[in-house]
Amino acid sequence: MESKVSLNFVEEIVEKDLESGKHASIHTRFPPEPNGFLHIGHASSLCLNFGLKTKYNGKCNLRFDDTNPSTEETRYVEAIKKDIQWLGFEWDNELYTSDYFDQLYDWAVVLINKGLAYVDDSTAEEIAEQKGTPTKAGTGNDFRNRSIDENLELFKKMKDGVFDNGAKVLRAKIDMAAPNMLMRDPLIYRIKKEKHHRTGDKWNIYPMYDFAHGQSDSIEEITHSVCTLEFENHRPLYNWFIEKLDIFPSRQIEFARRNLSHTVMSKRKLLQLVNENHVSGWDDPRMPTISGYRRRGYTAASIRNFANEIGIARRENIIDVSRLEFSARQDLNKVSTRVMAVLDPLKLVITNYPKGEMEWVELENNPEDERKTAHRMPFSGELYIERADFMKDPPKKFFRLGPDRMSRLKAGYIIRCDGFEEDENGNVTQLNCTYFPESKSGQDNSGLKAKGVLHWVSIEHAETAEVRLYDRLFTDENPLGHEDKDFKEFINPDSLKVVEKAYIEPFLTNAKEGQHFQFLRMGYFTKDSDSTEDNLVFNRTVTLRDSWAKAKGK
RNA sequence: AGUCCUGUGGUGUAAUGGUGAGCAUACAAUACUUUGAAUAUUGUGGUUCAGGUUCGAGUCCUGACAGGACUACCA
Repeated sequence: MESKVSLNFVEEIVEKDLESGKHASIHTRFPPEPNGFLHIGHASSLCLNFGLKTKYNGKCNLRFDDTNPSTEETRYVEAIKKDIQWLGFEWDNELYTSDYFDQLYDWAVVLINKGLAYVDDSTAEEIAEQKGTPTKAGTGNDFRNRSIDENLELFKKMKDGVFDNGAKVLRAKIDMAAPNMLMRDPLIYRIKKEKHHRTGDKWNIYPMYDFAHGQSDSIEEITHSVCTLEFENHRPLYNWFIEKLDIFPSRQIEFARRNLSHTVMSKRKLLQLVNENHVSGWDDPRMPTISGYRRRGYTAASIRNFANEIGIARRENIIDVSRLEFSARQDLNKVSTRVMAVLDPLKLVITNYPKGEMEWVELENNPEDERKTAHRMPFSGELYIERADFMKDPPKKFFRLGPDRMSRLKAGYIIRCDGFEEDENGNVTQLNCTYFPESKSGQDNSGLKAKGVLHWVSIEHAETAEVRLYDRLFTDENPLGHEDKDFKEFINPDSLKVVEKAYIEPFLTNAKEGQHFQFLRMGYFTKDSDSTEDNLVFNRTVTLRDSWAKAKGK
């Protein structure tokens, strides 16, 4: 027997429905509107819907909710499909709400025939006015009492393009005094003479979300229709249509959308960042989009793990972005090839190393990997090390180089710093060191000990690359949480730092896009798509944990 | 103000009236370490409040308080 693991509240509902025999099997769906790219919040929905499919041996459709031709584009459809596949999910059917436009039209006619829908000639303003407020009941108008025949005729004319945009709408006839404002005769069809990305010019009218989503669920016999909390108030309407139309009773279940700290998640806001060039595009490595994270170097597994770890519930939340970074490190640690690169170089000369000589040393590819493979890197008497790895006057707790201090060059030798040179401004320009030949990595019988271990590259053999270092896009944990301030005021001016000329070991010139590297002691990196033949570009996915930096900051 | 929803360590999430409120992360410390990484061990820290029901309440009831959704021809 498997041990009882706790279920999330959706799984509980599913298990109950399966046990009671309400459903023999389950069917979920992932229903994005193709008006933008998928973001990390969608990953939770994806993991939930496809996770249910897998766990309970059911099915999950991909359905594009394309009922608003003004905002939807085929390029978004393609981007969304690519992201879902990259994350590792397989849908059973690729469907479109627009496939159901004929059926939806017929159902609207059914409602009219039942006296449950009417054509309203009022303007948008009049309708809003008559709708009342949350605390004040709405009032009806005379159009509410149109005859069935007249409604039928007018609705057909709406479809046939007789009327202009905004001239008329079709509304469900429910209750203008309902406490739930969505039940105050909601609009179900509007005239929109626009070209649709799939149906072209066929339609002059398009169904509203409420008259399309639930019905699409029914058509596909979706058993559990999971959506976010903002649709909670729509559920009575969702159920009203099912009842009046007497169609397959899909059940809507809401959960709280996952919010990440230091970013924004709504597609509208993300589109704004793209359009106003605050970022380079939907796949800018600073964006919380799936494509942004992919380009930045996150693995699909790390995103899935993150989504599964944070779980789902019905309460509001802001998940600290460090949680996502943890997931990234956890997976990257297992799959990244270790290499050396110096981002802020300081020249180091080994005075007792044979002039003009070099040798190859071995650097293990990944200490976590049982196979224990390695690659070779060139070592010589003139190296670059990281500027931060030397201090003229180091504190006791500093493990790295300083006058008369020893450190190990990773995969190489232990060295001692004998002295340094500086310019007239006191900037250190060169370190002069001696090395201990018998201390070579793997065959060390020097008896020497060095606490610090430094990464390095051989100056003569190093190649160069551009390195992009990313920080959070917003300085505020919750950029949307300030009533008096626009979220863009919190954009982090230092979210991208470019190192034009970093020195990399030659092995890295063979890097391929999609490969993951750990630049030893510097973090995880991946090759960016901006790379060209003679200009390699690397993105830093995430830094390593750095307890020294933390201790130093105190 | 009306209807609906939600309050569990800093954060996220479990506990389905019954053990000392669990897990993860974050934070702190120690060990180990040829990455100040990883790993291992340990520690700090929580049920919004007030009543009520019950042998027993994080869980059920009532009220308060706090937060959120709803007044788009968007989804």
